[in-house]
Amino acid sequence: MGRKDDIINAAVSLFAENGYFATPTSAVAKKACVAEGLIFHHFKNKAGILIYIFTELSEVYIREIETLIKKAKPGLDALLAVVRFHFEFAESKSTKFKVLLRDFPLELTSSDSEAGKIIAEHMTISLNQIKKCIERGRKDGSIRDVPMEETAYIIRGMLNGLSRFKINMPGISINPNIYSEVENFCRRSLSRQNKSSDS
Amino acid sequence: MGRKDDIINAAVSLFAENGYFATPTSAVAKKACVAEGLIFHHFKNKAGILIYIFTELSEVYIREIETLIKKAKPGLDALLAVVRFHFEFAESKSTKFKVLLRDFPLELTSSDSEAGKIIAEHMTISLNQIKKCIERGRKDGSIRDVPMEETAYIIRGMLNGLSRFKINMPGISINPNIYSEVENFCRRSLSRQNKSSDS
Amino acid sequence: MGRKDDIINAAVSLFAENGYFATPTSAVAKKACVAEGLIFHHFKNKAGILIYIFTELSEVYIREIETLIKKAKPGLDALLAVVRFHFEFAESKSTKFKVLLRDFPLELTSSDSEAGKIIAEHMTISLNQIKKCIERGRKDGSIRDVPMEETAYIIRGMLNGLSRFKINMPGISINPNIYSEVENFCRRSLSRQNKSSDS
Amino acid sequence: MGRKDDIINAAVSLFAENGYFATPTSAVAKKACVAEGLIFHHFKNKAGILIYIFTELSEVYIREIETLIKKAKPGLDALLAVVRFHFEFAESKSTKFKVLLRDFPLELTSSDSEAGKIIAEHMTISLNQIKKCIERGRKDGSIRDVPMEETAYIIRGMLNGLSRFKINMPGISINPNIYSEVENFCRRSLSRQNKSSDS
DNA sequence: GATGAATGAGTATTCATTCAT
DNA sequence: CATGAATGAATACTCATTCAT
Repeated sequence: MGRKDDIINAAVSLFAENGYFATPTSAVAKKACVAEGLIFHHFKNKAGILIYIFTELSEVYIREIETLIKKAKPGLDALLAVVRFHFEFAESKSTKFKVLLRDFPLELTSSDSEAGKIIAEHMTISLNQIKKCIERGRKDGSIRDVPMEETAYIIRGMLNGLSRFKINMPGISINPNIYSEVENFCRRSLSRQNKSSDS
Repeated sequence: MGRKDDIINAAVSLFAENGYFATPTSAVAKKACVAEGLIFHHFKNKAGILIYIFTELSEVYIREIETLIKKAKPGLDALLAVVRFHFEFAESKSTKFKVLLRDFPLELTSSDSEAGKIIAEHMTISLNQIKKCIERGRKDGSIRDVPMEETAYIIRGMLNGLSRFKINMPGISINPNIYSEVENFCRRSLSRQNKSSDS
Repeated sequence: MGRKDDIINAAVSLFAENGYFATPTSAVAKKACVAEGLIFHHFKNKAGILIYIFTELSEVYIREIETLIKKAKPGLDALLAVVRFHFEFAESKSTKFKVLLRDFPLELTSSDSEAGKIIAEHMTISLNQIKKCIERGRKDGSIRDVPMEETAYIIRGMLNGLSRFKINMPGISINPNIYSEVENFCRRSLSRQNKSSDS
Repeated sequence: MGRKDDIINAAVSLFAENGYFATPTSAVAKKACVAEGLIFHHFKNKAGILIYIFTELSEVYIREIETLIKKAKPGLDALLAVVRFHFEFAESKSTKFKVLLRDFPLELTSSDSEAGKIIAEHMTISLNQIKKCIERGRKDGSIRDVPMEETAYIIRGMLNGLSRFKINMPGISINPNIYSEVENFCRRSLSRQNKSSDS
């Protein structure tokens, strides 16, 4: 509803298709059937569009993971649920996800910019959610004695890296059920009882 | 040495600092103290510079890993050596590495372009190296029974993801010895004898 | 008071600070806490704001000079009173004055436009007031035999030039009592009895 | 000659005709028969064109006045020669002069900008030249006892104000020999021997 | 090899102004 | 009177690339 959403939708599909840098605002306007000026009436910047998409998507991502964590009992289960959710989410919102992982401009990432702060903040929240799982897992005995900070960092990096890998390397085909394999990979590494119980 | 190298060096430092897109060829020329035209005399394209940097660096990366794999006896040791090497390499060649992981333009990645093919090819080689380690490990009993394709993909994605994470999220500080922790993470997941033998 | 005056006040301060061209109507609206559309409800044009400010200010300027001239007896005294008044007025209404002298747009000055006519008209009135002083002075013997037209033109130009000079050259400091010196300068040039009576 | 001069010439005539703000760089390029980009290759800024014109013209102005002052013997004669020269110069280089006096943007004048410094510097030099005349005149007895600083300021302001007046008020006709009248105006005010000796 | 003037298409952004509500 | 979403034309400036020298 509303022209603003038209702009977002147009931007999402164009950015996903051609990349943020390669998409002129004029193309966004044309696709959204609005005057180019309206984009800047609503977003102030071309980057503003990207930030808006990021924020909107990331808030859902974080919120749903929050619910997820609360539901799952043992820490390991929670963590693996997060892993599973990540890839399901990436699949279901694949277009928007593609936009964000594709060529998210570093100008925005540089932490001194307004946008950089937002991104860093969201990333920190996400890291904390993973840490919380690990911590809980170590307490309830489902996760073995691993360093919390580092492990969270590793898992977060792995999730991003894999999603990016898939999006950016369309040439390299891979079994789509790889993502369940990621769960196995993590479970083996983190599970306390080492009964080599997998696949 | 020679002007061509001046151009490469200038490009590496500028691309690392500001990103490929945000660096005009004029800036490269100025920093290299050459006329702008000379860049196109040597490289045909702006993208040509990036490809040159990528190829040069990637060839070393692959070659050194090749030697590494040959030396290490059990498959697991080889694989972990690859992991260790990746981060050491990223550290020692950090500027060039930053260029490649920073905002490697998707136009180049899209597999139909000349550059895209080169990149995909290198990535495939790298994947094969990892697969080879896993395969060997499964034969010599050092690695447990994991699916080769998927696991290689996971490890490759994890390495890229973590390096990217570090480079692009300077706001989020992390223990620098995280990389040895990555080894632990992988060893626990892949090692056959589950003696939970780690730090 | 009322929204219209809010707009005028906002415009005066912004135009004085940043110039007419460099001040978007959106900025005026924001500063005045009104919707941008309201400006055009009241003024038809962006230029309309400037014209309004000019007219309002110029009418006071002319009216007060009129009273002044009537009071002062000899023509020379009247003329010098005008000079003195000009700088006092410029000082007391300095913000508005700055607006008008700052970068009064030539599009408005070009005499075929509506605004140009108004401005030219006011300028003519002002010139006539000065002429009247000179004429009276020559009759009553206080002003020597100078060509009326040209002298009026010179004085009018001098007053504008000096005010503009001060406003636009903040880097060049000048004794603030320079304006009394302008009176001396004119008195010496115009006074019949050449007793070199000054300072 | 060469394309750079073509650009300058085109800019001078267009700026004089329509004003700096109302002249798009595209119009300058078209009139100069060059690609628009070339303007920025040579001048970095639109403002750069104006600065170039200013500097070039102002340097001639100052240099010629310098020679003038050296030639003229008594200080008063030197000063009046400066006044006469100013208007002759304004007439002969009328187009360029018009550009500078027309709507020289205050952004450039604000003394913190690069351009502002140049302008202030030139203005200071010009003021000093006038001061020098006054000082000499007071020593050689041709100029009466007037405050040097203030008088120089007044004359400089008067010259600018009158030239601006003429350029910007085409509606108000004035005897073209007004400028010799300016000389008289100044002579009467400054000359020591008060014989009211003038036309 | 090397220069740098010249190109020209491309693009984000601004801004006065309109108009439905 | 008042709003503010919407317009769309206008424009300064960028930048990869070419080419005569």
